[in-house]
This record gives sequence, structure tokens and C-alpha cells, in this order.
Amino acid sequence: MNLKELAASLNLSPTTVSRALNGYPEVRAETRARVLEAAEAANYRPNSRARRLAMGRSMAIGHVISLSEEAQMINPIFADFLAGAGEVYAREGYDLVLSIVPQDQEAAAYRQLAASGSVDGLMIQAPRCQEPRLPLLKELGLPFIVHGRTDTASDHPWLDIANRSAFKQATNFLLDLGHRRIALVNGLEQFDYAARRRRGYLEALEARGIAPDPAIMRGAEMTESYGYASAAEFLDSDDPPTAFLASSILPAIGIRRAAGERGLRLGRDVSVIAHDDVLSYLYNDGDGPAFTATRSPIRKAGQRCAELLIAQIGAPGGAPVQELWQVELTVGRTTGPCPAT
Amino acid sequence: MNLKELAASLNLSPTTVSRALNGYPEVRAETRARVLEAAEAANYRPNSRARRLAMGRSMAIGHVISLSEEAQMINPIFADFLAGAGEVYAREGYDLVLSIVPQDQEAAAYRQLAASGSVDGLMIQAPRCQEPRLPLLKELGLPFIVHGRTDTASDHPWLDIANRSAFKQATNFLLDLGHRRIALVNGLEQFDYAARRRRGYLEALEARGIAPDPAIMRGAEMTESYGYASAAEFLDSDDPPTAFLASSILPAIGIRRAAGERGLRLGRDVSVIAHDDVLSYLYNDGDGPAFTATRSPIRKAGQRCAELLIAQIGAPGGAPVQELWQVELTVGRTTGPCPAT
DNA sequence: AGATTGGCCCAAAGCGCTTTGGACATGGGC
DNA sequence: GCCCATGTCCAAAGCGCTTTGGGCCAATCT
Repeated sequence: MNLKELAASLNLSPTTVSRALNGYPEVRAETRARVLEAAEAANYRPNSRARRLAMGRSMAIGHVISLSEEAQMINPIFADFLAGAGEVYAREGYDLVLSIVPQDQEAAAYRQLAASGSVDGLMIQAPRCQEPRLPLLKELGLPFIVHGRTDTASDHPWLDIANRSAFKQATNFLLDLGHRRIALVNGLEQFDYAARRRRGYLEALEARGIAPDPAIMRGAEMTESYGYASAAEFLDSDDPPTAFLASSILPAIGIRRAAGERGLRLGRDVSVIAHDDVLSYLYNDGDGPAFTATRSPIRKAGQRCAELLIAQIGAPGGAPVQELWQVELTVGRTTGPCPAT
Repeated sequence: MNLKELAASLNLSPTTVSRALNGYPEVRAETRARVLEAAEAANYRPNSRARRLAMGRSMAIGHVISLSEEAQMINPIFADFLAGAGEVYAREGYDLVLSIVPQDQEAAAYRQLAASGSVDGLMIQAPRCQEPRLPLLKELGLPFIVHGRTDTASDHPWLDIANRSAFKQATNFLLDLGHRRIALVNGLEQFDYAARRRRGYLEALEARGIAPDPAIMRGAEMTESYGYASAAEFLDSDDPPTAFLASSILPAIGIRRAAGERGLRLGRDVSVIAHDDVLSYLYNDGDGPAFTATRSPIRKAGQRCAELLIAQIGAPGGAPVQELWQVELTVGRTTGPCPAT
């Protein structure tokens, strides 16, 4: 059933039917009702291919996820972000077009989406400190928003959390508990968020005159086994840390495992603070693990980014929206005073 | 730059340029080369909206993920499946259209994708025992493939792993180690895979004349905290199990935490077998946790499903492909003989 | 009364491709 | 020398919508 047939069955022109369905005013109320009813009855849905062509818009947002040697995996954090954004897209009538490509085809994927007009906007995740996609995005001329920031001054829309201050705060919290040897189990520090967290950690140490020790600072893909391996190595060293700062709940779980194997209890023998993206399947609350955590729901970020992007597509021009979200430190059961030596 | 302009710049007709670009034979080799070169130089990419309309195909596959009360989360398993499928789509020139909707809009989402012609095929994940989407899918008439099976006899394409036999095998393995009280920490048993796993578990028990105890059998969304809570409760009961069967690594991690808190060591005091979907960020190998596991990479399943679906779209008709993958039990360090009482 | 407005509707022109149905040479076979 | 196959190209007709630019008539204004 297409528009022409529907129009014929109503003895109306396609023009009128189209207008009735799309809410234009120049159609009598009675006629509109008749059209809507017939469309409903026939289960008519305008052909999106034709619609997109005629309107010159795709009603779709592109997400590109690139898999590299280092990050072979689809980051679990992406998934929750996607869920948040996806909810908004569905509500607003946008499609979500997801491109999953090898990293060396990342630029090509963006070009393809833009040049072929498959999407009306792009969602950019996990920017690096020096983000090579930025010049590309300017060139493409599509609306976009970055979840996160970059080193360089930016005049594009972004949304980020206060990573530096969160980790500074977390480090200070541990310092206040008497910990002096604090390990950093960070994400890949080529990513801006990880670099900022490291900076916050270093600033806090420096403010107390503590020299950072590279031997207990690390950055890698945030998996459980990475957290485990790092903690195992640190704890077995001559000068083990008494506290850990982890960039995600996943490595924190690994740290807990390593500690457990060594008979160490979190919050008593070893303290751990994790950044908690509030991943839905790693619920960290209530009766749960209750990691002390810097917490910021990644899913909410996805929602908000989607809203901002859609707003920008709807009304281009204007100053780029830039939102910085503060992060709360919630105290759980994995931190405690530094044990006496 | 569109086709007409490109053609004009080459003193050719749009017809010829289109044919040259799309590899049709009726174009001189020299002309084709000229066209390709010019297209490359101009960074020309055919407008996908127009292309889709003209071809009557969308070159896109739809995935619908519905969030319900019980499953508010985007399942981490979906993410890896998506990654696998996405790789194949990218390689084959298909877009991945992801709809994330509240469960009560699930059917509407499928209808919308189909009736508006946004996609050429549908990927169905996580079928329930009595899957309400199946009649809907038949009605829609789009090619689709189900990752998993259903109770009812089916004449549609699917790909599944041997869940029942895997869990039967795992249960037998524990029984052979002398365990008699084995807890089941399953996924939501409205889903077919979980029901089958339960059946495998029950069959193995029955074969040894052991009556299953509902008090240590459970099914829910497979989170870490679910595994933790279940294990905590079971272990603190009057008649605690000596072994656990978990439907995913995530609850298994929770079980490990509960055991650890109680001073119990996995593989010695308590045995655990998990089903391992080989989620990339929960790597279970090498130096890692090495859960004894029934293992089947969900990502590979995603790849294969995508391949099968695309093949079906390319050549409709023919008998539906149905693939059943066997699952290997890999012995890790979380299982051991039942401790003497 | 004639002129003007506004409400309602329609015909037709795109949107930028692909594809059908030729057109026009050229060359080989008889 | 004629015919037909072959190679190469093009004009034009869609694909199914949206949107522009009227047309017509009843209601309102002067």
C-alpha cells in the first residue's frame, strides 16, 4: 500500500493525503480524520526510502565504533551509552545507524556516512587527546557532538564529565584516609578521559608533596583481567600499594579478585575507588559490592548527547552547546583507613 | 557533487556513469577508468537515499532491542553479538539499524521497520520459549534469522548453540567430581536458552537419581550482583551447595565474590562452572580467572548470523538454514572434587 | 455589486539514483 | 554488398514521497 493507492481509495490527491498525515494545516479536520483512519486501517506507513529522498534528510544518526589492535572489543561502556542515545532516537523518530569497522577504516566510514547522506548527524565517542577525527568532522560539515573533550580548544558541541576533578577528589579521599601509596589502574591514556583522570590523580599527590611512582601507574583497556593482573603484580611487589584507583568497575572487580586471592579484604586491608559508569549489569549499589566510586551514569550521558545532537540538527547554527557534568564521590565499603604497617 | 554533475563534467550521460560505477559490462574499459578516476577525484559517493529508492532496497539490517521492566539493561551479550554482526555488515556494504525501544513498543518497532522499508532483513535475538515475535515476523514477510530457538517447531532460519547438552555435560562433570548439591544460577527462564540449560541440568541430575531442589535453582537477569546475592543466600543456608552452575561469567563473578567473602576458595571449597560467551572484556583465559566453562563465542555467532541473513536476502527462497553449534567444556581452576563433609 | 480573502484541494515538478528500451556505429559472416 | 550480432552509449521512465504553485468556491470586505 503506497500513498497513491491510499489517496485513490479515498478519492483524494496524494498531496492532500500527505499533508493530512504530516499535520499540515491546509486540510479540513474531517478530511484529515478520514485519511488517518484509512491509513490506520490499511496499516499504511510512508516508504521511508522515498520520504528521505524527497525531504533531503535521513532521519538517522550515525555512530561509528572502530576496533583496533588494542581495543579489539566493543567497549561495554559504549553499549550503555548506545542504550541511552537509542531511547531518545526512538522517541524522536530517528534511526540509529551503527558502523562497526576496523580502526584503519574509521575515517572512510565517516566519509561514507556523510557523503552518501545516510545520516543527518554523527555521534562521536571516546575522543583521544589529539583527536584525528575532528578535522575530518569539520570537513564533512555534518552536525555532530562529542562525548568527551580533547586537548585542543574546541568550538564544537560536547558533553563530558569532570574527570580530572573526580579523580583528584577520589585521590584526596584516599590521602585523607592516610594512604600514601596509591596505585592508578587507568584506561588507555591516549583517550582524553583517561589522561584527565591521571592529571587529577597527579595533582592531588603533588599537592601533598607525594612523588608519583610510575611503577604503580598503568593504563590499558579496562577489562577485568587487566585489573586482576595489575593488582596481582602490584600487591606482590616489594612495596605494595595500600589503595587503588580504577577507571572502571570492571578492572576494580579484577583488583578485588587479586586481593581476595591474597587474603586481603577490600576496605580493610586494601582500599579501592572505582569510576562507576553505572553500567546496568554491573549494578554497584544496595546490597551489592558497593565500591566507593566516582559515579556518573553513562546512559544518561547517551540520552543527553542524543537530545543535544537532535536539537542541533533541527536548528543548526548558534553557539555550540558544551556541558560539563560534575561527578559525585559516593562512599561505599571498599575504602577505609590505611592499615598501620 | 551528484551523478548528473559528474556525468556532465565527463561529457557522458548519467546512465553510463552509473553503469561504469556499478560494474556493468556495457561500458568501454577506457571510459570506465575515466569515470572511476573522476569519481575518486571528486570524492563522489552516490546518494544513498536516492539509490535505495531506485533500487527498492535499503541495504540495511534491523536489530531491535527491547527494554522491559525485568531487563532494563542492554544486555552485555548483545553488545558482543552486535560487534560480530556489525563487522560482517560493514564488509558486505550493509548498514546496521538499531532500534532500542521499551518492550511494549517492540512489535510496533518491527512493524515500522518493515512497513517503511527501512531494512531488508531482521536479526532476532534472545527468543523466548513461546516467542510472540514469530507470527509477527511471518506476517511482515521480511527475511530474518533467529539467534536461538523456540519451543515450537520452526521452519525459519536460526543459529543456536547446544544449550541443553552443554549444561548436561557441565552438570555431569560436577557429579563426576562427587558434587551432589549443585546450584543453578540461570538466566531468565522465559528465554529459550535458559529453559534449555535448565533442562540439561535437570536431566543430568535425574539420570543419577538426584532430586532437584528448587531452593537452589534460580533464574534472573544475569548480572554480577544477581550472582552475588544468590550465592550469598545459598551459601548461608542450612544446606549449602558445593557447586554452582552459572549461565554467564557475570553472575559467576558475583558467586566468586560471595564465596570470597566467606573465606571459600573456588575450585577447592566451592566449584563453579559458568557459561562463557567469551565477552571480550571479560576474558576468561590465560592467567585469568579461568573459570571452568562451557564456552561459545557470542561474537562468532553474530558474524555467522549476519552472513546467513545476508545470503538469504541475496537469494530468497530455499530451505531455511538452521545451524546448531556444539559447545566445548573447558576445564579451568574453579572446579575440583567435592570436599568431604 | 464587485473585489478580496481564506479554506481546501489538486497537478505537477522535483529529490538523485537505477534500469528499460532503444540508437548508432563497427565488424564479421554469407 | 547486405544482414545481424556486438559493443558502446543515451533519453526517458520510473522509485514513492514532499512541496511548490496554483485553482476553485464560499465568505467577507468595500
